[in-house]
Amino acid sequence: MHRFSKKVSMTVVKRLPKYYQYLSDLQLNDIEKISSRELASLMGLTASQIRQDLNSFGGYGQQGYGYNVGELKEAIKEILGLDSEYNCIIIGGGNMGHAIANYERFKREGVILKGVFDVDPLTVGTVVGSVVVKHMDELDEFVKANEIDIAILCVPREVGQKVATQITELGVKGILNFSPLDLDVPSDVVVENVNITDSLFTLTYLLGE
Amino acid sequence: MHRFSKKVSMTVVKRLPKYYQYLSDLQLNDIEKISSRELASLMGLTASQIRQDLNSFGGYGQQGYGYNVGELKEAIKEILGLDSEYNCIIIGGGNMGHAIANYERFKREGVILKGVFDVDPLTVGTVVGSVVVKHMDELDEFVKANEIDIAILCVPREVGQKVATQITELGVKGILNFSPLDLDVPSDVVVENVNITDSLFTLTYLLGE
DNA sequence: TAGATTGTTAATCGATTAACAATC
DNA sequence: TAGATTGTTAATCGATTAACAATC
Repeated sequence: MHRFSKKVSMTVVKRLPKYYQYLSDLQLNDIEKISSRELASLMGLTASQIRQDLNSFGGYGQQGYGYNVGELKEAIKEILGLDSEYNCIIIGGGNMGHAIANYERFKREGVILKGVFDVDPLTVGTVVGSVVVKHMDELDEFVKANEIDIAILCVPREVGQKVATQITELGVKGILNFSPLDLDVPSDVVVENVNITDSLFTLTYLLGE
Repeated sequence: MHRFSKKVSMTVVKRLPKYYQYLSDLQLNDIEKISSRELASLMGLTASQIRQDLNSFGGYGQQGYGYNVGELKEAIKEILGLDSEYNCIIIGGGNMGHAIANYERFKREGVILKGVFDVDPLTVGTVVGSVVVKHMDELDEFVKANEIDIAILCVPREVGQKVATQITELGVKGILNFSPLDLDVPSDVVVENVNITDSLFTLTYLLGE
């Protein structure tokens, strides 16, 4: 749980994963320190923006020196909540669910795949990622028994809302939504949308500019 | 090619696919007209925002009446460039590439899958979506012969930049990028990123708020 | 110490909201 | 016509940029 002096805007929050990525890469390349100017040029931001962003969370830099890459990376990791572990399930064991289940990065950052669910009898029983796909009939019992924090929704648009309602009623508080629709959920549930159709249409727009 | 009086900001552009989605749904439900107030409540925006957004492109509404759903939908479809067809290829025939290849919506909106490419001998020759997967060795010749507008990148992070460079040199002007890295491309090439890792980390952040 | 770079305040820019005359 | 709702201008809010004193 965070407790920051200033209220952090969604604009800043959306940049945090990028900071984490760039700092992790710098660390892998044995870069020990970086200035806001250098990081800005790398990330395509301005130095001011970076100093403003980081100062919403506290003073991680040192005047005349810059930022220590390792320390700043760890700080942002914690801000992102990646010092905790999360139990997650994937709903929909088709190609999209399958793709996500194989993302090694998720597990490495503490997002643990506990189960995959599908309605298709041909998919149920197959292995996806590290788990055997279960039937949706077993979902309620499984979520109650396993303290699931995050559900990754990879189901068709037609059933997206129904499934979202089902899992929020079971107490799941976070949804990563790949189904191309906006979900209606209680206010204590957070949804992050990955809308591939929207992204494609933004691209076709930009192609015509 | 657009020619609008006002310069349209990226903020507005990112909302256009949402307008298109909601208006398409309304049309399917035989709703003929809608006011900015009603649409705002549906989409979670304000009526002012909607009127400002739509007026960057021209006056589609009618005082005292509202907007004609079908007409507005068609107008936005055209603004998004979805009145044209686009030839596209998918690079990377793994689960992610496979998932995208099966998106019916893409074809329905005029984005035609012409080929899928992979380096894995076990994947080459299999059928993905509507096409047989080709080896990456055939990419150069294929792109030159088929006027490819859009490449959908579903390759591992490690080879993302290399492939992006290769396809932009072949003249591809649009990239839908699922590889979790920021691509460096010439300024006449447009890239739309779908960064699933970033979305997951935004979610874990929000879970801790 | 001198040089560098942060943290932070002030200025600018852009996006959202409010208000209302125009008009269907 | 009277009521409704747009298109558009003005006011407000928030985010980015600029500037510089603090300080390592």
